[in-house]
Amino acid sequence: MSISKHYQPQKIENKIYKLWEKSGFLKTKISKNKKPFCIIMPPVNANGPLHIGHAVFVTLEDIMIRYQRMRQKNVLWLPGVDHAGFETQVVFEKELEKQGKTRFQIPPKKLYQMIFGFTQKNRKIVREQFKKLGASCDWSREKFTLEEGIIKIVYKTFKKLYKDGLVYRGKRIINWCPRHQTALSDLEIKHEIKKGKLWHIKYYLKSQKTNFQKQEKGSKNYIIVATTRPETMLGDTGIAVNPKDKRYKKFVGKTAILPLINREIPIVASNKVDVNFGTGAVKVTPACDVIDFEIAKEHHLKIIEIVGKDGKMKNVPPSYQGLTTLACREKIVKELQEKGYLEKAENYTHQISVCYKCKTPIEPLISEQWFVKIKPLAKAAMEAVEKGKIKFIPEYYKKIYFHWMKNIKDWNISRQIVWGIRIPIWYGIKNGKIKKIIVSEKKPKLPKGSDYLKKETDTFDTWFSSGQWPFAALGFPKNKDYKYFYPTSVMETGWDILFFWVARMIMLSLYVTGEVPFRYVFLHGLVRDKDRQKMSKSKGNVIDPLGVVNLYGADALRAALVFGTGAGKDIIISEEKIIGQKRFANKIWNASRFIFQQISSSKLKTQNIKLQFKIQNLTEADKKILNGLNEIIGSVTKDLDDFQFHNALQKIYQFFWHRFCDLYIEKSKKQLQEKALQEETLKILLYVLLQSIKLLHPFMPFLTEEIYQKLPIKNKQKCLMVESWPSQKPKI
RNA sequence: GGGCGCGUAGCUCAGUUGGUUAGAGCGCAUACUUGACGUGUAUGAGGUCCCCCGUUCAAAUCGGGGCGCGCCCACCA
Repeated sequence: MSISKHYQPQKIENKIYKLWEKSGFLKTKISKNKKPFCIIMPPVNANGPLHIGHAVFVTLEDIMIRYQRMRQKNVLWLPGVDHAGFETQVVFEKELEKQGKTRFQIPPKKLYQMIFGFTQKNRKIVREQFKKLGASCDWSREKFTLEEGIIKIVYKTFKKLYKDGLVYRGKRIINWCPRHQTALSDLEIKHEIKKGKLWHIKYYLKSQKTNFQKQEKGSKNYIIVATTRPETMLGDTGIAVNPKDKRYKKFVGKTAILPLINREIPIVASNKVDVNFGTGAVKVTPACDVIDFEIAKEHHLKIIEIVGKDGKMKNVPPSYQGLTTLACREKIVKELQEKGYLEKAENYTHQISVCYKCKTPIEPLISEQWFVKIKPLAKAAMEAVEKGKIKFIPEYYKKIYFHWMKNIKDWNISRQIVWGIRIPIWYGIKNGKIKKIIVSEKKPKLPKGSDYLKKETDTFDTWFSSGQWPFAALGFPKNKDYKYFYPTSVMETGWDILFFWVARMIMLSLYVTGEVPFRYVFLHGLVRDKDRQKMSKSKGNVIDPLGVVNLYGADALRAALVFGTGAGKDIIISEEKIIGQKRFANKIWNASRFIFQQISSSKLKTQNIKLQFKIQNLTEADKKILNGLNEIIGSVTKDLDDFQFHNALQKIYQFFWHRFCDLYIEKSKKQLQEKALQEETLKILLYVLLQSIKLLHPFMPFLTEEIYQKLPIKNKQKCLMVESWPSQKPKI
């Protein structure tokens, strides 16, 4: 048995993965005698190559899966691929841009097919990359969010929501990205601090000048409003002040004249107005602002849509028509100034909403969209967590979850993009107006009283379908997998999608199945470099997981990602840290090599060593290492049960390197010289090695499997992967 | 404006119900080492556990206050 002096993962890892595939152990067979343990893999966005974040979740989930598999549970780790609607379309649009095209030039059907091809190509690549990381998932069960079966389930859910009155079509102010030309949910917008101006504009009163001045001596015949977006004044249909504001009491009920275009607008009172901000008087532009929209509803003000979906002015006098909002702003400010309407312009720093993808300022627009009435779903989702049916790791995320759930608002689930699941709606149209709404996947019969049917072209927010992933992927409601594995055991994902995904899964799964989707939510942090910087292509500090695997091996990468990183904390990774773990792998390799060499040069030379030894024959050193081993078997097992992966790995590292190698192996060199002790010592070396690689297997599966395959012991399983987890024995 | 988290060795972090001389990895210093491994071994330096007050026989750990840092949510025009 000659093995190389240094551990060379490149020579081993691919071979070992093939061994696992061939063994058939990756395929889950339901067995009623075992307890189920199931993780649904967060479906990967099929829109680009693997990044370090994927390596994190593959590592953590594979640790849990391998551990539970060795605990002899019936494990299922179900991989999936997400069409990732908007995200993927954005990536694809960038590709198109490179070719000098935009998506608006391509017919929707064609575009859909092009993106479909794009994702399927990526999907294959991702699968091979996950294998390189050692993911021991069941590839035969891999699911895609645009599969027929999945779409069917999503449609069923939508239908149920519609029937229960929990989904509705509404005309509302929504977040509109003028660049991507789609609505976005509240979660898909970010806030940016921007330096701007607060313009103070005089709105003169219409009221009979003379009379008014007689009544209120010395008072002005205009009201000053403050705004950061003067161009929206073209859509003003009112002015609002706080009813408690003494300064303006006399103005309420009067009429003002909109500067430049001389529209008459009423002055109304609303407690939505903050007395202390600006001048305390607000211009009301219902079509461009959420509060204004609400004030308009309260007071039945007119709504004039002045910004189009392309971000340009519409329904305005010809001189402004078609200008971008910014160009229009300049023009308006100039004219106000020239005509003396502009009181002043203050420098003002404020937050604006931007598209989370392209950072284009969001245009709040009035639009017809589909919303989920979310409060009832949120209520049930909070109760489930309150009752402990779902536990968060780390626990404090529970508080964040509750805080968000309590303040949740209706969820806009319609997107004006082609890449996604079409909302299964048909409209019966009469005289150009919607007469009837029919929920149906296929074209229904023309309803009575309608002239023709119109198909809804909007697609679902991608999170609407991925929010149903746990039960959809398992084949709700009839599939055996669903019946056996649902509710699943653990949902492991990044905290950054707690609201986007985890919360929605809990709400939708409870609503559809009546059960929680998973028992535990394990949240990992963001990967950062050694200077705590976020990894990004533009910063040039990205660590390419596959490059690392090629250089140092998947085991080293996996161990480095776990070492010193608690749940929920950001993961700091550097090449040095990975090299450190590569050294550990080498240490394990060489310890094994030493033991194998000792065996082949001893009289014990066989492939079938029985690992039994008599306690009375043991030396103090033997007992010490065996007791030490026992101790860490206990504590590592507990750590793994408690999701303390970093602690578990650190303990094994410490034990193997410093107690086993530095102390016991050194001692064994002397013991091996003594004939009476030789056989027992060899057995103990082998035994501790075997138990150690079992403990290490979830973390470093390739290396440990390779050593296991070489172990000259009796009663071996086909793979270490399915060996039984060590149990703690009484102290000797 | 509301909420969450963090502050322990030069760096990155453990420290699970309060309990000896506070730990790990990397880094650093010195020495050793041609038989598993220099990707190694041994020894060592390095800490007011952010500060103050309190609870306690006992506080890095629990409570209150302060300072500093990071993050999330939110319709101040």
